[in-house]
Amino acid sequence: MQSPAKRYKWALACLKKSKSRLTHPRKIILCALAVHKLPVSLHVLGEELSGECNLVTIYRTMHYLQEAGVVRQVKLTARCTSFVLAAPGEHCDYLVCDQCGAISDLPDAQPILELEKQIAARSGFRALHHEAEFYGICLDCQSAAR
Amino acid sequence: MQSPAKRYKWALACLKKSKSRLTHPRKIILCALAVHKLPVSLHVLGEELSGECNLVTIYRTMHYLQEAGVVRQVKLTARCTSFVLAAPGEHCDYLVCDQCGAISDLPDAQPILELEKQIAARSGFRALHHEAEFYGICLDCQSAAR
DNA sequence: ATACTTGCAAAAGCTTTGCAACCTT
DNA sequence: AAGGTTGCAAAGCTTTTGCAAGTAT
Repeated sequence: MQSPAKRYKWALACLKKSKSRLTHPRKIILCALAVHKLPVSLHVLGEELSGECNLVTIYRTMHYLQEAGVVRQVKLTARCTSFVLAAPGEHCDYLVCDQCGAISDLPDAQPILELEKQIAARSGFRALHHEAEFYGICLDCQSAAR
Repeated sequence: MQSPAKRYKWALACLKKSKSRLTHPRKIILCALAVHKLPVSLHVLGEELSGECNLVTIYRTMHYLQEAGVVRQVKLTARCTSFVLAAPGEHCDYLVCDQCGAISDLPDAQPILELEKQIAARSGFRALHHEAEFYGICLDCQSAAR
């Protein structure tokens, strides 16, 4: 599940399963999400799709897609919510620069998945999922500071 | 670092070091935070301290305390920001019920700390810190659903 | 034809800012 | 006395809601 095309296809199939209508706004939103492998904020998404689709529609659609399990919400900063496609086998943990806000994904966060299993077993919680962000000052910002 | 009294003492000492004035609002805010071991939302804090201190002051003070390293921001839900005292040796990872919102802390999230070290080494990021939340349906909500 | 979706306008929340008055040092 | 702090009012953002018009099935 790597190329934007495959991701888009997966999202569309997901949407069809949930008996929802395939409207233009939904298609272009899924398309935009398929292109971005890292979380996109609603603000940025709104700008990218401006003219094509109303911001209100984006908000409503994101809620809907989240319920349907097509996207995952990511809370990178306090001021804005971001979303990523919840395509199977993709990373869910991120490394964020405190200074410039650059996001990168974490290649190997396997330990967190194992921890998740342990927590599920111990706590009795069902439908366990998680969100983990690591923050710091990236190399670029470090050299810029000198 | 367990009892509210010790936590409060630590926070006060921390504040003195940062050359800031010890005003009434600051003291009662630190006191409230010392009592809550788990993250408190600004909304709840505002209600608890209503009459004692203005909401605007709480917002400003929290920013200030965060800069000073006295508190840590926690993004449990998209709509509201919460804060906890950043007292040394305390947990930073939480287990949250998707349904009722109950928060509990995670007794053993050691693997995440180790992962953090690895990430620091590999990425070259400085001042690494993290935030991890695990979500699911708690036992109470599971039985309530039946 | 039906009922789900959208867009617009407006409302509702949460957070920040300006400024005069106040209080700690 | 000096300058950091606070409270009030108001502004700024982000997110949600109501409702009529539009559209996929």
